[in-house]
Order: sequence, then C-alpha cells, then structure tokens
Amino acid sequence: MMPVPLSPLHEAIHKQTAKEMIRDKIVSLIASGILQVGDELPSERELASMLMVSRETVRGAVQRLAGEGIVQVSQGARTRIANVNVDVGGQRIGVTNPTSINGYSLDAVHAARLLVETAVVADAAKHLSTEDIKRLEESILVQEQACNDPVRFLICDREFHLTIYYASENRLLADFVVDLYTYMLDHRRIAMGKPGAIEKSLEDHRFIVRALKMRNPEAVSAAFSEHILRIHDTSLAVDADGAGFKPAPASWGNEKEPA
Amino acid sequence: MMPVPLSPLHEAIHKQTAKEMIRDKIVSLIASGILQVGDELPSERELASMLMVSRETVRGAVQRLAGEGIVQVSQGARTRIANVNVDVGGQRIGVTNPTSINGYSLDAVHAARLLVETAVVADAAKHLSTEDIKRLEESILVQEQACNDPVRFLICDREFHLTIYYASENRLLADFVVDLYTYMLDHRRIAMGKPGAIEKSLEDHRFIVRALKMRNPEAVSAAFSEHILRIHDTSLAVDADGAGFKPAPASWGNEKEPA
DNA sequence: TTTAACTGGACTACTTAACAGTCCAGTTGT
DNA sequence: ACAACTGGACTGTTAAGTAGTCCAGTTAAA
Repeated sequence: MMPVPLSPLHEAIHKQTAKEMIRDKIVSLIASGILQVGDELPSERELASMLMVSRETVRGAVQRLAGEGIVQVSQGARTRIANVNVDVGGQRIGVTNPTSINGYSLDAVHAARLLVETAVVADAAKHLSTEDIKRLEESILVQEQACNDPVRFLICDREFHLTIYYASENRLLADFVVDLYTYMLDHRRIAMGKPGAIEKSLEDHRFIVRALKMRNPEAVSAAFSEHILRIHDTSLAVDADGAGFKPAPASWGNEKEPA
Repeated sequence: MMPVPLSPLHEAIHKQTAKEMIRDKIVSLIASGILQVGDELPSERELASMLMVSRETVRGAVQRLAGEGIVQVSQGARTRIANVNVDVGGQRIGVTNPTSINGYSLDAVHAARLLVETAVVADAAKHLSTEDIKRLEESILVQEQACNDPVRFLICDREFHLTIYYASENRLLADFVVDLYTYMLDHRRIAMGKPGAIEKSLEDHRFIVRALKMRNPEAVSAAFSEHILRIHDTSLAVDADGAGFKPAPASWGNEKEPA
C-alpha cells in the first residue's frame, strides 16, 4: 500500500525506464478492471502531456503494448489508438500465482482482510451517507444485470466495495484494505468463472446493504466476514483446480522469514 | 510495504534517476535510524556492485548527499567515504509533519496500530522461539544502558519491536505493522526527548517481555495496547508543543476523501 | 462539399544518464 | 616496505528521453 521506501542498502536499485512505467501503469489499469475491453486510450499527445513525458516515449510504451497484444491499434485506419484486450490468445494480463500474492500467501491475505476489513466496514457503517447507500443499491441492480459477464460483474464489485471502504474515516486502513482487495482481483476473476459464484457474491452484497441500511456496525462486520470467508473458500477451490471445497482455516499462515 | 501500482492514468509518471534513488535510499535509511551518526557507508565500488549500478552513479549520489550535508566525506584524507549526520545545521532528515504522516493523520496511524499490531503480537506470542525471547531480554539490558541517549535507545527500540513483529507467521501484516512503526520514527525521536519518556517505554518493554515469557497472547496484546496508547499520548503532547497531555481518543479519525 | 482540427506514423537533431574502463595519489594494516 | 585498499578524475560509448517537424488519413462541423 503505502511504503516507506525502507529497502536495505544491499538490495539492488530497481531502475525502470519511462516507457516501462507507462506500460505497467496501463497494464495494471487493465488488470484491475478500470480499463476494460473496448475502452479507448487517450491520444498519444494527450497521454504525453498528462504523463509529463514526450510523445515518443508514449509511442514506445503503446507500441510495446500493441506488440504484446494487450492493446489494439484500431483496424486499418490510423485515427484513435487502442482497444484494450483483457485476454489475448488465452493469456490473461497480470500476475496470477494461485498460491501466493505479491509474495504473501493467500492465507495471509485472507487473514489480513478478515482482521482489517471487518474493522473498516464497521467504521464505514457509521459514516455512510444516504447517497452512498443509494449508490450501493443501484450498484446491486447493475450487478444483477451483469450476472452473466464475470468481467463486468467484477467492475461493479470493485466499485461496490470501494464505496464502502472509503466511507470509513480512517483513510490509512481504507487504503490498505483497497490494496488487499486489489491483490485478490486476479484470483477473483478466475473464481468468478465458477457456476454460482457470481450469484453467491450478489447475495452477500444484498445482505451487506441490508446491514448498512440498519446502520448496524456489528451486522456489517459479520456480513463482510462471511463474504470474505466465502471468497476464501472459492479461491481455495480454484487453487485445488476445480473440484472440492476446503474449509476456511481463518487462521494466519505464511512462510516465516524473520529480520 | 507492498504497493499495487494503481495510480490513475492522468497522474504524471514519476521518473527518477538512479542517482536520486540511491540518494533517497540512503536518506530513508538514516531517517529510520538504521544508519546512525558516525556509521560508515560501504566503499563506492562495493555500493556500486551491491546496488547493481556503475561506480560513477554511486559517486554522483554520494556527492549530492555530501553537498546536502547529509553525509560527510571523512575529514582531510581521502580514504573511506562518509559519516552519517542525523541532523545537519539543526535541520533533521526526513519528513516530520507533527499532525500527519505520509498524508495520514496521526490518529489514523494510531488506530491502525491499535487494531493490527495487537493482533500481530498476539500471533507472535504463539510462535516466538526461546532464542527470540532471550534476545529480547538482552535487548532490555542494552536499552537500560541507552537511557540517556535517545537515538541509541530508538535503535534498540526498533530491534525490539521488529523481533516481535516478525515472529508472527503472517508476514503481510507484520510488514504492515513495521511500516506503521517506521512512519512513527520521526515523531518518536522528538517524543523521546521528553524527560521520563524513555523510562516509560522501557517499563512497557519489560512488561511485554513478561507477558511473552508466559506465552499469553491476550496479555501480550494488552501490553502492546497500553504501550501504543502511551506513545499516542506522548505524540499528542509533542504536537501541542510540550505542555499538557491530552487523553488518548483511541478512535479513528482522518480527513475524509472518498473515491 | 469544403474545411479546419484532429489522429497516428515517421523521422531528425540534441541532451542527458548511466556504463565501462583506466590511471592516479593517498591511506591502511600487515 | 609492501600489498590491498580507498576516493578522485578522467575517457569514450550507449541508450533513453526530449523537442521539433512533416505527412497522410479521419472526423465532424460549417
């Protein structure tokens, strides 16, 4: 989330060219569902000015993205630039390692969510505005219509969750939770392919909104707790390559590595 | 700790030369108390090889640091390289904004610590090795001797805390807590100047070790909770420019800024 | 239909960061 | 006295990024 750049002196400096940074930025925007299939990128000149780099640099980044098949320069013509492809030739964007996320175990991420997220949403329950709740209810309607489109559903899911998180007054913890949520995106996208997964999530969301409307922090906490545990179950099921469901440990768990 | 690079597209690319990165790395190492006054940096050639950059680049970074007065090239002679200065001409290194840390309010940081740190140390209590506990007890002895030297005490303090944090099996949360702790360092360094502050901390540490030896997670949690609250009190007192102590809110609190 | 404002493609000349290598004078510890 | 270091100071080279220009095609409004 919000790193003190406290890497030890013996660690190599990580240099990155501007091209790479731009490329990665766009990739992460796609991987997180903010940029979706068919979206147009701003023009090269526009990107250059908003990223504070020269146009050639933007060109380089975009051309590399095109080379990787991640964006498409619109067919034939030369106007406009790129259409985002979420998956290209079966290869999905983003790092998807089924048993670890950014070097942390899935269990560790889930344990962290269970601890922090329940606290954050409990606080959010106290501060959610009526407009926020209205937005959440509308979001549910949209989600219902997106039931058959995992990608679209995930985008709604993201907006739904973030609306709640950022209602908390502790922005530090909210940011942290958003990071945890974002880490899970790849896993969730796979899990969403399972039959019934979307409906289950939707059901959880409805339950959460009911608890929020009652402005009952404990109920909201409990609802999220269940929601997270269900997600954990699904993730594990995905890791196990389909079949069986393991029970949720809800405990800690991670490879140790003391200072 | 562990950033999802999810910056919006309209945000400028943050280019940084290798020189700047090396400079910042060293500065942060000083600001966090890992590098202290009088410490020697490795030789230019050594730094170059461990940072995977050319010697010229290291030279540039070090020379800039020397120019800023942050490190000193050893007097007269030309052997060895630099001595770290924690404060230069009264100006201390690192960002010290008394009412916010990295854009987060002090209250938010304390609330986060209260929530996550107590959980992490409770887990740590279950997994601390006997050698770890022995190290902690030795650390207490060193701390007693460092009572009159705030900087030295803080370094011991850091080692003490990190030893406990990383005994937890959830490395994600442990990393998070370490970040929170590190954020506080500047504030703590100021607070440590207050008479009795060091002794109070030391007393807390003794209490924590006792709880750890009993391997009682709840007791450890409670001990840390008190410790954190005391630190919060002291920080607030510092913010108020000396004088009175305010009671610890222990609540959330942060400027809101929804997505 | 004409026209003005866009788009991306392509190319130039220039600046700068970083690299790799060398040589030197002084300091250290054996 | 010696070998093994240190930082200082050069060199030439490579690659990234900048700033500018010109062009051909598209788009939408006049």
